[in-house]
Amino acid sequence: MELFDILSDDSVRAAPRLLGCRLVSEIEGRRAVVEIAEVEAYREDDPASHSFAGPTRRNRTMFGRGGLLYVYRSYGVHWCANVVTGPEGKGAAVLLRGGVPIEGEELMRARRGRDDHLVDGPGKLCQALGITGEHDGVDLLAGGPLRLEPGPPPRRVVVTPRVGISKAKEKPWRFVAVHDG
DNA sequence: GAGCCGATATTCT
DNA sequence: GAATATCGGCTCC
Repeated sequence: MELFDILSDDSVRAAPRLLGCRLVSEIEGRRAVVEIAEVEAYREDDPASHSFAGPTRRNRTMFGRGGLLYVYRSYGVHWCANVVTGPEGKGAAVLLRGGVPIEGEELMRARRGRDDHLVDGPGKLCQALGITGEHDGVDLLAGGPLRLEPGPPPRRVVVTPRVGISKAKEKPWRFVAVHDG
């Protein structure tokens, strides 16, 4: 199935299919690639979602069409990146929580200012790839400096409740790739 | 490794 | 004012 079709679907169905895909960053002309390994789905009918109360200046990208990148500031400190899903007008997206460095690991180390824990968290992933608020709304399928590309699907996926939220805690909408038996 | 805590922009009350 | 889709540094095991 094409990425376009996956991203046109509901975020809960799209989220696990993004595991294994590559997020390619050529921001500032320097290349870094991460294989997506941990995601969470958010939907418009979901009290934990930024889109739950309708569009605002911050979340308006979530209401765009599937394939856009929604970037927001978390706790006033970090950037977090989501892949928007579904049709235009539906406030749904998949939060990119973590991955595995594939290319440009040295660049990620430099951006992170440390040698470990390069992309094992949503804020860390953005910092390692150079993603900031200025990339909110970019099209990941348009061949620009931020792209989503197909990758090998994980052998196994673990499903758990989402982390760091206080509403709708019970929804099993976190998906983690496992590279083990 | 687990647990506490400060930083701090945006939204909502 | 309060809460928040987090992180890193610190303490104490």
